[in-house]
Amino acid sequence: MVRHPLSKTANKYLRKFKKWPHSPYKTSWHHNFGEQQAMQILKQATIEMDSSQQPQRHNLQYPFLLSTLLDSFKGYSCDPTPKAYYFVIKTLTDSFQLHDIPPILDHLEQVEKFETPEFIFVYLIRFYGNVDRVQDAVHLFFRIPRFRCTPTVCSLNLILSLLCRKKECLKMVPQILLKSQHMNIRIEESTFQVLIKALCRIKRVDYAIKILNCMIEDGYGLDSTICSLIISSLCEQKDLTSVEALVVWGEMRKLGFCPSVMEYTNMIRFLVKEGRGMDALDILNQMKEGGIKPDIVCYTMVLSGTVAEGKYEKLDELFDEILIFGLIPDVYTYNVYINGLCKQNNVDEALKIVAYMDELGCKPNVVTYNTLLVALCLVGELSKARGLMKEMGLKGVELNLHTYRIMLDGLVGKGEISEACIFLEEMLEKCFYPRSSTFDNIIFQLCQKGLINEAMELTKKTVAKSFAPGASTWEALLLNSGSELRYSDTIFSGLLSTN
DNA sequence: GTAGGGTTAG
Repeated sequence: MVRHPLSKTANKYLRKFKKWPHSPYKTSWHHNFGEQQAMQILKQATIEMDSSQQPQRHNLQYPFLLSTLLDSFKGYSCDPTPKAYYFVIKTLTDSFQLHDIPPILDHLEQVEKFETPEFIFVYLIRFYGNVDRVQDAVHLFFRIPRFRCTPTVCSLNLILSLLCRKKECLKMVPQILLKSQHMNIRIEESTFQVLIKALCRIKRVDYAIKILNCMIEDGYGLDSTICSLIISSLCEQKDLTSVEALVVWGEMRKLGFCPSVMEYTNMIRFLVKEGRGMDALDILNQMKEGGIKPDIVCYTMVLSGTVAEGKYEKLDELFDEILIFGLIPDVYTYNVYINGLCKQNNVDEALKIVAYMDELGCKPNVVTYNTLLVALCLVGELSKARGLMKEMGLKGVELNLHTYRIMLDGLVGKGEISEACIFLEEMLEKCFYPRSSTFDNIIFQLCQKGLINEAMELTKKTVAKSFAPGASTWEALLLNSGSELRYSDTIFSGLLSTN
């Protein structure tokens, strides 16, 4: 930047070489006054333009606002200021007169001599990005030096975040990074942050991790916000496996990353979902070692992970630990523990826990009962299951679709076909449909017993409820219908009319 | 000081 050699207060936009010396009356005060007046005229012109007066083209070569700008400053013998250009550009973007922007930029580049402040480009690039004109944004970014402006990491970060917003623009990122080197822009930690954030947002955690590795290789410190972002994105996606996630986690930890409750929780949830209960347990232990007391939610997730992996000794150990640490198990925790007991065929113990829950003021819910019903039906304890269903009703626990399906499967599984049929009708009344395989099974069993008419009737009833039985039902009916094929004809037409 | 995250079922 060229400064007036004699005065620090000299206006930085003055041309260095003037043809004429300043008039003794033209002081800096006059100058500022002139600039202010010129701006006033420009602003006034904009207001008039807004109030639907057709812009008059003073000079056909230039857009109205540009010629107004030039004329008004000329009228006060001042050079146009960057502020004036910014004002014009902002006015044009606000009113979406995008076609007038290029000539203004051309003029700014070719005629003006001042060092254009970067914020003008930052503004325009952001605007182009917001109106989906990424290509214009990129061109302007590359063009910045031609405006006698040295772009900084601000412009770079901005253009990168715009490009990362869209998948199809991602491929331009390396080119921009390369070019920014030639433009002498020094990449900063913030640049990596921009890239990583953008990549996480578009769910490309794999790329985000690569960038993180580049950062580390370049000697940048590990930023906890970035790590946290990567971990949470990692846990939300499906492309990277839990093993890969654990590698990233391990590397971050090696580099000194101290996860917070949120990261631990995210990791535990992700690992449990991926069926890696023991790894989740490992994270829980890391949490404790890191001085963070896991809460009941973390424990509950890990408990369910141990049940899923069948590590029942760990289940008991952890449940004890919860109590030792003074945490209070809630219905979620008990449900997981009860499920664990049921999986070990220890339904009696599970039933005891349910009674115990009541004593502790923790009400069993529909999940608790469904878990128990599954276990009872599995071992054929249908009467106990029926009793439990009654208990649900008495305790005001509402039966849901799963409750009915579990019971129906229990009845069918035990060959209690006539009770199953009655139960199914009850279900249909409430618009609870059985699993298609269960229905097929019922029809198959009815047909096997020679109860073809009953099978037909049941099918008709279900079809009437807009429930479409599976192929096996039709097959069973057709194979067994013999001379009564006409019945199935009516069923078919019933099905067709309901669809 | 906060919330939210967690359970069953094929």
